[in-house]
Amino acid sequence: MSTAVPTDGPIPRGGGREAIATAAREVFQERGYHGASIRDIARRAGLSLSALYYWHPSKQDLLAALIQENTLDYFRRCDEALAGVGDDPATRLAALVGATVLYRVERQTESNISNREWRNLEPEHAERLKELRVKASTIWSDIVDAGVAQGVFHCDDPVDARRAAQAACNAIAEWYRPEGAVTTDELIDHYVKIVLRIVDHRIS
Amino acid sequence: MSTAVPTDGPIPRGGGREAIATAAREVFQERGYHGASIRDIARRAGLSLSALYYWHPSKQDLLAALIQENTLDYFRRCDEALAGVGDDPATRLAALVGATVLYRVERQTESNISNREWRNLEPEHAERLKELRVKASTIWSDIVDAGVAQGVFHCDDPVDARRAAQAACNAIAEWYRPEGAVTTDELIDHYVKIVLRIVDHRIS
Amino acid sequence: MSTAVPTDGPIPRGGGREAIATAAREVFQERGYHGASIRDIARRAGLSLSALYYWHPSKQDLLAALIQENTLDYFRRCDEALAGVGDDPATRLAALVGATVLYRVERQTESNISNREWRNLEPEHAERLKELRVKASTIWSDIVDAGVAQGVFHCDDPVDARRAAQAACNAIAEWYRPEGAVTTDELIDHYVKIVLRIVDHRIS
Amino acid sequence: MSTAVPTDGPIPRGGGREAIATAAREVFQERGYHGASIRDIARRAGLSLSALYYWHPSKQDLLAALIQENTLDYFRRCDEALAGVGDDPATRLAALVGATVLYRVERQTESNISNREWRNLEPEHAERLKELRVKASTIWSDIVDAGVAQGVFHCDDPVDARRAAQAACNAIAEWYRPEGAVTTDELIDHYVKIVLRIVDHRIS
DNA sequence: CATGAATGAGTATTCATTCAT
DNA sequence: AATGAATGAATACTCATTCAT
Repeated sequence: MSTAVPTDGPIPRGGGREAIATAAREVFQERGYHGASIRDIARRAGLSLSALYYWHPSKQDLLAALIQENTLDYFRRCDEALAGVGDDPATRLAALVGATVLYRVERQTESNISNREWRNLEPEHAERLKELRVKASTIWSDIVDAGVAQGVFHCDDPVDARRAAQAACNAIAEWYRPEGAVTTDELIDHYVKIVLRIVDHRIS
Repeated sequence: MSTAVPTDGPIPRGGGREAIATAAREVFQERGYHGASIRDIARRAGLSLSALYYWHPSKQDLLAALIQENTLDYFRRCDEALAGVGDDPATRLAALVGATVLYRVERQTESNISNREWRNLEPEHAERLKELRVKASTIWSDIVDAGVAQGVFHCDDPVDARRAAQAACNAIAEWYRPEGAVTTDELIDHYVKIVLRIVDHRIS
Repeated sequence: MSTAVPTDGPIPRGGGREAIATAAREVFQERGYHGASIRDIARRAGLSLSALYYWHPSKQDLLAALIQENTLDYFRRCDEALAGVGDDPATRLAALVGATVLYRVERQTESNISNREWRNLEPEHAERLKELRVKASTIWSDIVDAGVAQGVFHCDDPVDARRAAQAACNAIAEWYRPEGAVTTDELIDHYVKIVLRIVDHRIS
Repeated sequence: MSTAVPTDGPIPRGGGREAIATAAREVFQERGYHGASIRDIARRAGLSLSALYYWHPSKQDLLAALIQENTLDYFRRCDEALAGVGDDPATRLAALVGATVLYRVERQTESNISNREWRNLEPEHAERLKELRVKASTIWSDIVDAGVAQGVFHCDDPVDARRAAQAACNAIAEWYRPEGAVTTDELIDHYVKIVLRIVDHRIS
């Protein structure tokens, strides 16, 4: 049933581990963690159920691996975007919004899983990945706080402003459809403006 | 196992129907639609499984009923808030934000179910309740569009602004904890300001 | 698939609970606890898998229930046998051997389960049923110790004697075949003599 | 994951074959044949699953090999014990009991596997090893029968006596704990006396 | 000798749902 | 208005085993 060459077998998307990850991402997004069946995932990956268990000890573990991977990938993109933009909080915030919107659009599935399925992590995994959640907030609040401290962001409620900004950007992954009219650049432009207004960015 | 009088069961929360609704809301919020078992719901309502089926023909129907009920309740609150505030878009938007924030805080469970579980409605129910989703957007966009038309909201992207505003307000139900420091009034105040900045409200 | 009358449905051996117990006893004896599949048990009981779970929360629980039931039944028989035989240790020991041999022969399946499957009880059940194990020894050692104290049993190792006697009687359930030549009465007679020799019963 | 040299694995117990045998014995004793997983055995042997299959074609085969090995080892000990003790049935029986008790104590795991897992041999292996079972009885019955024939064993039921004696000795492997108070010599002494009483050994 | 990757049949258990009463 | 007993299909997961290398 399987051909001899491992790199080119009946598995559609590459080696077992990656095929599973891809399939799992799709199924988790479509039906949610509890609605997704491990059989569906295996079937979509073109693998047997047991092959899936060869790579991941449990459905829960698979979810955790996915969330971790996604989040680290998002951080990488943020770090890159923030790397060469200097110290100005507004510029930095704009870069962060740009990276985030881009991630929500280009990695829509991954975004939705990360945004929605955190709550389905069982305590041990939740504990282990807690720092990632914290960092996902800190990336934003560090910049917002700096802007407030430097007197360029005038919002009197930096915490809620940060929450609002993140929520607005995260929501993109829920409604965005690639066939829509707006280009990604326009979208980024819109959201940069919106977020800068949320933090009440004024130069004077 | 339980006596005949429904108010006399393990967790007496009123007659069967209401006890089920309350229990279902709790369980759906805690574990999500697919993670919730109809047995858990019946148990928490202090009723037998069969009693639950007397009131609701299926789990899916129960979810639909809950979502419908929640949404209509939210609309009622919005209508009341908007009833006597006149025509000024900024005032109306402030009233809408106030009603929404209040609902997210006072009806946190209901908010989360409505926000999260729409996607788990099967086509027939989704179709039937579609107009509610539309109206939930229209309430906001009507006001935003009016403000833009009247030249008091200066955002050049009213659709994204509306989405951002709604997303920010909806997210409150996810993070809000009653034992926190902020009062509800402060919260409303913050979010009214944030949303008015999102739509770029300026009088001049 | 099922007829309307519950007392006379497709279930072969009476109500669900009893049908399951009977089937479980058979399957556990034939293949052992781990070798027995809950599907086999349900099939043999003429019930669906789910019906089995209606009556017993788990396979482990089913085993525990069986062992408990068997052991209590055995105790009942011992108590009856010892009720009217007076105080003489030899007479009492003979009565106990008689009851035990009879139980091993008439309740062969139950005997084998009790003898073999104790070790497969998980800690919580093992703990709960521990006192039964203790009593199963005490029934014997009380009599043996009395005989030794009264100077009618001359063995200098009452503990090992008791163990040997019990082991000999328990083993009957392993090899006994009803179609064999010996009658039950002869068997009892043999084992009474053997056990009395094990404890070294001498009147002088 | 393990290096090429088998003596260098996680639990080095000699070459592959012996490591497997040792691990299998432990796991079979702890959980029984059906409760034992071939993966547990491989893991405990510090070998890969495939390595295990290199040495034994199947789990069933592994069990059969173990039982055969154990039984032949027991026979070897019996033969040695009986080699130089002359023709007196009582002396010979005492030697046999001595060898058996010693084996049950020194080879407790092996004893328990042999005693408990015979029933899990599939027909082909059971058939092949049948003669071993027969010999295990014959060793005893030859001596008992000789004693009866020579008028030194007075039991009128030599078959049941033999069964009782064997059962008593076999049971030692179930309850014996090395940290207990009795020495092996005392234990042998006790059981020799018990068995001689079982066969009703009297010189006069 | 030994491995990593894979499989298909099987495991115990839970699911939403039904139905006679 | 409610129940106890049952079902069939699905659940996540494990099993002994295989095979190309």
